[in-house]
Amino acid sequence: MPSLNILVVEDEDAIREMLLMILEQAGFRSIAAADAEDAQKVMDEALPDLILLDWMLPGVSGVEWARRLKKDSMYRELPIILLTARGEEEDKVRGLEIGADDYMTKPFSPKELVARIRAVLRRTGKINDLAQISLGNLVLDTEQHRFSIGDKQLDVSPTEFRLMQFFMTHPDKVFTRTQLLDQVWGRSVYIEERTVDVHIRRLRKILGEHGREDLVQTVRGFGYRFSVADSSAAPIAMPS
Amino acid sequence: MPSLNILVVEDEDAIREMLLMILEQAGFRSIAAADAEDAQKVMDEALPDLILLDWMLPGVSGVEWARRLKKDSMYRELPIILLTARGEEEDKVRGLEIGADDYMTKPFSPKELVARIRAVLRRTGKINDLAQISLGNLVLDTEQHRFSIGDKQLDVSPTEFRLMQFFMTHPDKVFTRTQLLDQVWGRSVYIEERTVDVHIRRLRKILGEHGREDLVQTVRGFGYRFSVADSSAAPIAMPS
DNA sequence: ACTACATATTACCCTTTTATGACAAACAGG
DNA sequence: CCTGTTTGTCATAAAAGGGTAATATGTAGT
Repeated sequence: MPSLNILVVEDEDAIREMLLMILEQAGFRSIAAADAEDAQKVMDEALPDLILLDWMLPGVSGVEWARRLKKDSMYRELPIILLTARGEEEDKVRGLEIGADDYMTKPFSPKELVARIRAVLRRTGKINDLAQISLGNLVLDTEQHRFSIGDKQLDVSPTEFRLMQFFMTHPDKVFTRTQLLDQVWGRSVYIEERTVDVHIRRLRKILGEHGREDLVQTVRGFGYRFSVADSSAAPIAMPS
Repeated sequence: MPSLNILVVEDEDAIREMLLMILEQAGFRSIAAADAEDAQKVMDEALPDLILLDWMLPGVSGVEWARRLKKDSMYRELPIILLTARGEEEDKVRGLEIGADDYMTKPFSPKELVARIRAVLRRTGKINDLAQISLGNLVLDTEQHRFSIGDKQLDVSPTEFRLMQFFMTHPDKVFTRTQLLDQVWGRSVYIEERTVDVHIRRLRKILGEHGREDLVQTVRGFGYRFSVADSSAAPIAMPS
């Protein structure tokens, strides 16, 4: 896997250095910028795969810059993780439609940061741990963005594709609606829990047209489970 | 297991400090707030996994705040343990539909507090001590949310599942109906003791369909016991 | 056997949870 | 700008679950 490039935009030197170190440790390449202007310059040279952006920046604030990027078709797709200090109205980060893909509250653990970065990259398709995931006769090709059952191609929307991708990489496990929203839609978006139901239904409908309505199961009171296993079969006992 | 975060809302400094100490000792992370307003602010920054809430607070009372939280879909799921002083109309705490998950009467032992917290966290699924519990040929998988005997999957309702989970983690021990209500339903809900009988019956019926009606045993005058061991065998004498 | 009490079982009804269909705003490409 | 998709939300329908009370059955002590 080619190393991914992360742009760090943070004015405080100490924190920026630390971030760079963490990223390097985790196997990412990284570039740094101290403010939005700087960052813009860097971006013109080489497009990063993800931006770690401080919420408060001298001059143009991080949020403002992020908003601009999201309006620019060139950069629309660039995932952004906002860094906020504790107490900096974090709710606004969630609430306002900034367009960030995730956010982190300082201070945070390196481990958590890296995990979130990976999650975002995965969600946005920059990381394909596996170009192709197959499960039973299901094949999901993340590179071609194609999903098929047996030899039949299914026509799924982007969201459905991501949902499917998440399910196929996490089979046989129950997820609450909130978990699914966090994992598939990303944190930092406010979406009704019930909306998950609707998407599940859409997915089921498509799967149902190919006789696999059974794949997505409702677990009443909890959420949903994806499983290719025969639902009448028992879970495999794990060696303790 | 990632450390869980507990929010302590208590106006008396001494008690608050003590609580924080106890929690730290027990391996939890914790944040403190002196009143509801404070607490709300803290919550906006970082969602705790559980709230320890004093019943009497200056300004907005603890109960009032709890009620509000339970109406907010964002916080609905947050488990709350109420702290009440002895004599503070404890029955009302139970009676009113506050939505708390448990309550404790001051003064209490640190040990009990921690136990309660663990119990609530377990009940609300924040703690997963064991993804899978097996006992004999019974397998209960909390991750998949599946329960099976041998290789047959059983279809159990949420409450039945929780009851089963409790039984399987506490086998060979008699519990009164009240104990079962406290542990499986949670304290602070008041439900007729006899209701337990009904649920026991429902469980037995399901188990019976798979030839294991013997698993749940009635102990006349006390309550119920769950045991995979042959009930005709003598108990093993324990060295004192 | 009779009484008093404990447990089992059933049926009912209300509440909560999930499924579904329709709609409108946002979006993507011409 | 249109035009067909995508996607989030809401209203409503459908289903499942769970608590209670009434009734039946069982047990122990006398």
